[in-house]
Amino acid sequence: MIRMFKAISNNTRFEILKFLKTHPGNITGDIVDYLPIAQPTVSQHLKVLREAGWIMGIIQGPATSYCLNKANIDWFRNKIGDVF
Amino acid sequence: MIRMFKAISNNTRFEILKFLKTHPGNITGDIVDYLPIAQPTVSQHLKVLREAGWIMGIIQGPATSYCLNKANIDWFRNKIGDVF
DNA sequence: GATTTGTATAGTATTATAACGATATAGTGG
DNA sequence: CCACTATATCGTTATAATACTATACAAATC
Repeated sequence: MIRMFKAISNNTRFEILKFLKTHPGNITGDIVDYLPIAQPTVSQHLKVLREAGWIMGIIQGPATSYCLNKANIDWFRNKIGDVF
Repeated sequence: MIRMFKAISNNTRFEILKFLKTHPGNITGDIVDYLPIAQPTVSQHLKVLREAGWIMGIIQGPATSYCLNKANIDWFRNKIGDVF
């Protein structure tokens, strides 16, 4: 719970999440092109989002395709409802 | 939005928020008694929660009584619905 | 008006985050 | 197998967050 909050409380990661919502299945390189930061930094943010359960990465050849982790996000939404 | 996420993504502040939900109107000292950390640290966390819009502090004599900022929390809940 | 009570702020040390360049890894095509 | 493409990881650095002690402030009480 806290981990998901922490992951999303960074502006860049929030942008990535919104981008993936409208561009499901896009690969790391697409996100790098979209954002004004370096590739390793994007990769690091994707790792944080993955480990927090916001997104899932599917390795397709040399690339990795990302999409929202809907199951976890639903769980999160319910948990929020409990607290607030 | 991001500011509210950041404020709540700290475990201590999350605990304070849950405590105030069940103990509305409690003063700083009550929260200090509830938590295992020093009074200035609690005061600092309360400030962050206040400035992020999670809570409101009402000065009553020498004490400050805190409760949830329901208007802002409702706004936040709606915003979350837009994003996810 | 001096003291006590309840909070808030200042200053500081420690730890965590976020960015980068350099480099490693893994798959694809020639 | 060599080179190329796409990502991930390493090592470093600058900034931000979190805790503390000491201290200031503000209201109530004696």
